[in-house]
Amino acid sequence: MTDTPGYRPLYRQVYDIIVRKVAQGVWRPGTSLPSEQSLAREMGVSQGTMRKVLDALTAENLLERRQGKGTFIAENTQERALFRFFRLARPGGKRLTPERVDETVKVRVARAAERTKLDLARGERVVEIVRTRLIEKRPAIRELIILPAALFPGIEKRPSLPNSLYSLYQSEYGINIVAAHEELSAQLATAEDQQLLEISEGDAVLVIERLAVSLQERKVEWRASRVRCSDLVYAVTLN
Amino acid sequence: MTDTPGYRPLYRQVYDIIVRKVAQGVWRPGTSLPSEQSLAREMGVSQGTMRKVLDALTAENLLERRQGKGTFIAENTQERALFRFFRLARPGGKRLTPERVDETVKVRVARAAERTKLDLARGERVVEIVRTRLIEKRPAIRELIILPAALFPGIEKRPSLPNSLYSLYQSEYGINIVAAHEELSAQLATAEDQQLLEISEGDAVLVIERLAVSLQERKVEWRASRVRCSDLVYAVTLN
DNA sequence: GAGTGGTCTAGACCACGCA
DNA sequence: GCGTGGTCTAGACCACTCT
Repeated sequence: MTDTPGYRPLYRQVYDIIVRKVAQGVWRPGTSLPSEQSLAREMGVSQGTMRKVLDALTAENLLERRQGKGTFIAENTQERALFRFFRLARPGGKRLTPERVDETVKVRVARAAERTKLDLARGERVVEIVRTRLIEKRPAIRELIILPAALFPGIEKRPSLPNSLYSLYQSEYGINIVAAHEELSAQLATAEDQQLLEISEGDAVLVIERLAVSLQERKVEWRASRVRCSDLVYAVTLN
Repeated sequence: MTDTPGYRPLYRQVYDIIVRKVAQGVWRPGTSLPSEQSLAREMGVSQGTMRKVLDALTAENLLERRQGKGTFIAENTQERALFRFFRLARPGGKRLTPERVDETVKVRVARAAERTKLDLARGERVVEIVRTRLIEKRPAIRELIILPAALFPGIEKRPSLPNSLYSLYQSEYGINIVAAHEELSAQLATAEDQQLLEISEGDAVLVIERLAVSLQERKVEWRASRVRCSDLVYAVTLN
């Protein structure tokens, strides 16, 4: 029951068509779209309306437009994807990038909590990824990542995973992450935190739980990160 | 040296004029603007261009448009301002609202760190506000707030402060907060935290440092909040 | 110079709120 | 029924990129 509008503006319909084409992989990331003019003709709308659509999609990071060149499906390059969702920085603002150090990947049946988070049915399988990440050569983040196995066939057989998983999701599995809901809290470091993040007893860690949502509005990844925050902060700007 | 564009689109010029009028208080929050048509005539641009400007300002939360009624300068009502920048929630998503319980306000000379954060000169004075806030009747947040005294004359003499300070800044001092940069980290609760937030030794607290920026792009408020996070999280959505 | 997106215009008609 | 914002159109010209 999605709030029957009773009236659906043209530009909304065209918008949905384009989103669907990208979601279904008809248009691949990095490739260019036809020009504003030809798209407009093709879909039977005016150039002004088509422009409104393309501008909206650009604002939502799904497209990129470059004057004189064309309109392109946004690509989650390593750097881009990292900076888009990775919020850790030095106090004062300097952005940082993590390096992956080791990981274990396995497939197993989803637990109750995971089924709830990811809208899975009883008995469905998930991929579990556990990894530690370094920032400037020091252990900084312990991550537990849960994915619905059905969406990522064979991912556990890959020899290694890239630092930014979201570019992998996009290029290999056709899944575009467009939003992430994060919940942060503070906890006392556990014994395991102390060992793996090389911190002391009595230190606190920042715990970040993330639910990532795809273009098709499906809950695609659940992630819990435990962060050493001796000289790291989570930086965000609210508008 | 702001990146001389050498070319300044019409809509950008009009945009700046309107921002300036709001910033200078020519148009007051809550009041309505002239219609699109008359504004366009007044400024000598087409209605389409004026619409582009008004839509952009609406997207930035400076204006509100209501079909059939008109265009209004956005007002930081108590609720609005709270939900815009207050990110604490129950795990799982339920938004919460805090209540103020007590506060002390004094004016003093700025310390070095404060001068840096707020771009103040040596010897300038600041307002220091210390308060505790409750969530569902339990102490949840300890806040230290620093303001440049020059921007908030007489604020220390007010009998009490509202729960949402930003609506006060706007209505009484003509200062519109449009963005907040936040940096989060986790710390072990201090003895004072334990007492005032009613938590135990060895608990961790979430520390949120915020720098709030006004429409005139001036750094207007620096705030450090210490949050009991036994059943609270900081919730944010990244796009 | 040809092709792309970016800006700007002028005007028509639709949906909404209110008196 | 009038005035407001919301949608849609058709067309002109400007700025950027590449060849």
